[in-house]
Amino acid sequence: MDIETAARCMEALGNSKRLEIVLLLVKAGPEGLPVGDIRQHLEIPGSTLSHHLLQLVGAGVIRQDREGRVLRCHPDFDQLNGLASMLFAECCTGITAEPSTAQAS
Amino acid sequence: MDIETAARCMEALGNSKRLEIVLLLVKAGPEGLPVGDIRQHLEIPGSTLSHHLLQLVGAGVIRQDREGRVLRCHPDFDQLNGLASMLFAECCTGITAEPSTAQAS
DNA sequence: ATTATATTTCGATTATTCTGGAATTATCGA
DNA sequence: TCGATAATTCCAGAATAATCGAAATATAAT
Repeated sequence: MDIETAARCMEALGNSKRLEIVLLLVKAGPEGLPVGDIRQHLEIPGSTLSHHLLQLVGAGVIRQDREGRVLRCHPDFDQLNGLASMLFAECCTGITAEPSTAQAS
Repeated sequence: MDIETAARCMEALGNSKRLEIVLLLVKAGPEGLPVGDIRQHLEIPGSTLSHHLLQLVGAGVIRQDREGRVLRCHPDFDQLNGLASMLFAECCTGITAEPSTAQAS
């Protein structure tokens, strides 16, 4: 994952409403939840929710499948995993002169 | 870590310049790097860099120690770890339907 | 004390995001 | 077809963020 993409994902997660949405979906598992259920949990206007969902989809953090009238939202676990592991991918690999006791992951 | 804090961290990482800074510091390890070195790597004006660093410090993603004229920046590994693991902390624990007294509209 | 270096703060400008009401589209059931 | 439900798009104002030159601060070296 390149930096631009990762930053876009982080930006998508960088709003407490949107983070709540994603955590809710992660909690729900691969089946995800319909937009309406998310709305009930968060208690925000539909237009605001749509706006946030659009950003999450655009960043690739969640996906959506239509099921009739209902739009079901799932987390994209691969993307989230990629994001999390990117933070430490090149951890402590260099640019330092001193012997470093590294710790991470 | 509460949602507000986590969102603030994500927001801090949600800008490609700032993400670059953090990845650079993670790469450098616990010793971190002076502001001047970061500046050389990123090639952005000092005032812009300061602005970004302030946000990273404010979010708790990095820390700074003054060493004479030089201000050394380190990643906060605990915070980053906490952030990464939060994403999956309650993964797939369920929430298919909340016992809603009101019937789903 | 003077000068150079490292970094920040100030201030102003431009750009982007957040928010939610109203109107709209799409789907379903009778 | 009609009416209800699910969700989006459109719009616009308010709020916030990004950018960077210039001036300021703090420390060090001479």
